[in-house]
Amino acid sequence: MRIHELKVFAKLLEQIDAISIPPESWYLTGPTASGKTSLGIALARHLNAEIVSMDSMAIYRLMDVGTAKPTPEERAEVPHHLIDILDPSDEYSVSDYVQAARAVATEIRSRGKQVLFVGGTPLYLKGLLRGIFEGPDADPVLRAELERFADSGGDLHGRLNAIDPTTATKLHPNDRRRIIRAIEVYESTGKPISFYQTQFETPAPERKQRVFVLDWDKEELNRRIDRRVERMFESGLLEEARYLYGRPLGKTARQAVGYKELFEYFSGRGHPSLDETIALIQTHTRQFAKRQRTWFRAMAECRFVKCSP
RNA sequence: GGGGGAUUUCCCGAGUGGCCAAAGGGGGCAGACUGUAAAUCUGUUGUCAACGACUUCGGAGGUUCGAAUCCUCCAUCCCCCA
Repeated sequence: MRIHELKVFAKLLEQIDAISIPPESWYLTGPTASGKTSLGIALARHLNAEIVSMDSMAIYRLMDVGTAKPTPEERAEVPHHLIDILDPSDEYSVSDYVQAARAVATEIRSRGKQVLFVGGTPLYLKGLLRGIFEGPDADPVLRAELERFADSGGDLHGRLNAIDPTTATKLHPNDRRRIIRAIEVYESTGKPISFYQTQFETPAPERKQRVFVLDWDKEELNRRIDRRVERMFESGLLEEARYLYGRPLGKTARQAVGYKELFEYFSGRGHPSLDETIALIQTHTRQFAKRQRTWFRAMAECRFVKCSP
């Protein structure tokens, strides 16, 4: 471990030692490039835990460099779960993830080990902590129809308002995706989505969780992000993305930062240079980190652990 | 040496006499988010004692009731002819 990692690790241990009854699950999260992976391994060893990845992209095979996936060596040190279980062409959802993660967690505990979730997908984190509503799967036919309706100038928001005014009030008229999902749930169950979506209102109790968020100063994190993107290129991101380019990709995998910009670059549209593409990836990564922070700030379960170089 | 074009708010870029603190996009900042989530959506982005005032459109002058928009000179850049 590097010096700054040791410092953070010491802070984590301090907090952990103060806990008399261990929680059901441990969580280590933080924005991209905050150092979750290596710290997670150290933490898992200390806790006698196995790691369950909480990362919407590392779950895909063939996407290694761009997702900063733990290396085979790291995975040999501590068992990792929910990495490399999908093909990039597979579709997936939060609810699929939460189900899978709970199953693995139960299995790990049954072997007498602790469970440590490590990853930076905030929606997955929240789903794990507070639960996901039981609802219908995506209905591609209905969605396509609603998309067409909206494209041709139809008032989707008004349509939702007629069947589920509560949700319509909460959603911005431009928030097409969520409006469509709300209509979809209503169409298939006859009840408004607001009837089902109540899980997120209550934070998970302390005995169930302990969530550590690696918290870097923004400027410092941005520097780490920039460096990390450069290193990804040194480690073969370009080649990895080229291999994936043109292969069937699901809608989740195709939008991963680092890949989508390179796909655009390969396609020749807009004729960006490679350097411009790299800079764009850095910018998009920083923006992603910003959104992650917004989630963490809003989740009461999060305990921030200050990090500094 | 001669001719033409450019210079706009953090960036790109619209604007050619009042409706302009100045479209649009990018970036920044903030927020939302439960079946695509590394996605998607929203608000905001000159200053201030702020329903009003002040400063801004390369610089300096000028014309006009009024200028980013017109004129003069200067600076820088680009293109064409030599």
